[in-house]
Amino acid sequence: MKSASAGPPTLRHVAQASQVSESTVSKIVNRTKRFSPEVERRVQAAVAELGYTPNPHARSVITGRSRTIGVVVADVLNPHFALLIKGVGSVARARGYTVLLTDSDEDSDLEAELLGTLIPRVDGLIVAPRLEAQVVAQFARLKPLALTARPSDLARRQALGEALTFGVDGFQTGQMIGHYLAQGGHRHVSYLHLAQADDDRLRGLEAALGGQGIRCTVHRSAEPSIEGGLRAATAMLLGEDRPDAVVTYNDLMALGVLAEARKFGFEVPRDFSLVGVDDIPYAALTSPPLTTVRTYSREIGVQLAEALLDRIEGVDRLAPTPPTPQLMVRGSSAPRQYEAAPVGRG
Amino acid sequence: MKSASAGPPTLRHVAQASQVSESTVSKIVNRTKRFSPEVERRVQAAVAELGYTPNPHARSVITGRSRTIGVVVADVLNPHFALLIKGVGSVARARGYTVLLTDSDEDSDLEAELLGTLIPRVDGLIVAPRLEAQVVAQFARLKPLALTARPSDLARRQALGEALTFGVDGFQTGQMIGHYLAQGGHRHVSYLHLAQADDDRLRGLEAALGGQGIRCTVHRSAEPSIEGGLRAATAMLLGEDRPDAVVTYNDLMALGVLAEARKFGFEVPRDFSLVGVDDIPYAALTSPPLTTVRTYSREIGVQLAEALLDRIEGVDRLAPTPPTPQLMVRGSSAPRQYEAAPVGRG
DNA sequence: ATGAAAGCGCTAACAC
DNA sequence: GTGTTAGCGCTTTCAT
Repeated sequence: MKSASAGPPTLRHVAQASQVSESTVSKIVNRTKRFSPEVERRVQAAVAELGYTPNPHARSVITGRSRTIGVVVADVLNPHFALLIKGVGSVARARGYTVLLTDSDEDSDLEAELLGTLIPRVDGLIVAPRLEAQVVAQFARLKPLALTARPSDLARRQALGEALTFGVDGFQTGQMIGHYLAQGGHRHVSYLHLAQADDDRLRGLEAALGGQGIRCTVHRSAEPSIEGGLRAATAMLLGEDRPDAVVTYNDLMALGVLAEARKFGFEVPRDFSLVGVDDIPYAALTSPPLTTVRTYSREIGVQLAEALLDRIEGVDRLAPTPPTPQLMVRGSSAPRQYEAAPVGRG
Repeated sequence: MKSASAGPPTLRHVAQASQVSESTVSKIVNRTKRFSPEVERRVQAAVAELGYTPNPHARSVITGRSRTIGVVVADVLNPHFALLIKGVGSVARARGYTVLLTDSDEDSDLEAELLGTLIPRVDGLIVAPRLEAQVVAQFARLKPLALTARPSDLARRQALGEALTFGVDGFQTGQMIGHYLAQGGHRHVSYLHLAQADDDRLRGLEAALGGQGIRCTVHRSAEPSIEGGLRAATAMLLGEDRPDAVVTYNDLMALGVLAEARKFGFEVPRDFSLVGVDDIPYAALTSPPLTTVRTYSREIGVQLAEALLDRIEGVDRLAPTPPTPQLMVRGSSAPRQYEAAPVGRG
């Protein structure tokens, strides 16, 4: 029975109860040194009796480490990020870390604010950045950072400095979709591009389409969400020159486009093929089910966390190879049957 | 320019740079006392110059508070929880708190473990518990807890002790669905029940159906997810005595049932009506769109956070009234046309 | 208006 | 093996 006292029990209480010094208790609790069975028993008993839990803040003040990592995603509601979070969480837990998770609501100012409050509390951060590379690089000098996405062009400019960047190759993703659509005989592709966050996919797509003389129209949206897709659909589908394929930055946007297209009376894939990115769980459940590129969201989270924790702990392991994106062909896309469809091959 | 030094700048560095004592800096940084304009200016300048940020851990050791709240949800991938998190996050940010978020993966043992690691780090917790009430009550004695769902029976037993419990009324939710189906002439309802977490909805449903002599079969699942729905669908739909309505614990399960039903060749709502709970964003996008009960997930998060922070800060505000659940009738449900459908008017 | 001193709960040298 | 000592970075009386 713990006698009346303010707050929770401290090391001192345990030390008094078990008749040893505070440092002995500390060493036993932390398994940092061994003692005689008798003493260990007494201390363990006192710990159990009092319900002692170490104060992690006090610990952090001394060690300078918090065994906590921060995660900043743009939108927890996006299953891509939710899965990434789950991946991070499982690794963190297995390695004895706690996760401080925040949602920037797709707002870069808020993202910066969140990074600022998180940094003094964590040992490292996993970020799905919407912020400009230079700003992110600034933060990367304060604490180890692991970033999703592989911004090849930015990395080339070394703008990201120390940060680990890691994710499925965006260029390759775009390219896969481009090749697939080209081989399906499509002639006019519209891409729904996420403003300021997504150049690689677009470049990959254009690279694959360009060689085949296929037209690629780019539409922009700032919202990589269902609503973003809904809102962009009008402009993409109701113009005079309707595309025979629509590709979106992610699956959520594709779902929005699909819903809105149905409202306008379009039928997919009869009127146009629709391709998303991520393969979120809902993608397989729509009708028609969505053709998409699987980006292995959970796995990316796992690899980011492993890499970050290795870095934090000074482990010098080889960086893992990111998964290869995989095209999941489903019912929302179909080959075009024009008079003489030129079938491209690579 | 900060000269070479280990770690980030501390109060001491600021004090030295501005030629005042540490306590003066502390008071200025915390706005806890005013000083001469001259001193304030010098200190602010030094803070900016050195890029000083207070060490939140050191602060917490002294004050015993961390301006951090913990959130434990069963599954971030469930949009219901993702929205709740967003609600919590917006309030927390507005009131100057950071959120420590964790995902228990629908596992009560893990939930207990997470609560244990979170409690010493936070000022209070928001939990969507799968854990038994007694265990939760145990944790509630250590730190303020705010719980989703309103477990009327448990509250009656006072098992939850100090915890604030808060959410859309489950009994009422079940009742609304029951009345709606009864009025639609349904005669045999199957309910997909979430084992151990959901008695109120079932009781409300049964209460509404019982009076009308409508049969209610209960199926159990431990997974309130798309997969849970997929897996349960077989048992619910392929028995000899097929229901004319299926109600699920939540929308994710309903999506699973819908997908699996389609695979078996059933057509909804022709073969049976389907009703979910939550009104997640995807519910309106399926075909047919899902009839469901809106539970105002985000709003619940907001109210939970407000209530918890009020409690933490000793503010004695009146507890807000939880939103009333609202039935969203969509295409997945339709009246039955039997010879002489008895139309209940409960 | 400013500062000196004590100490929050804990760890880490270094003694013995 | 065990204890002593000295802090970590900060807040908080209490003097001046």
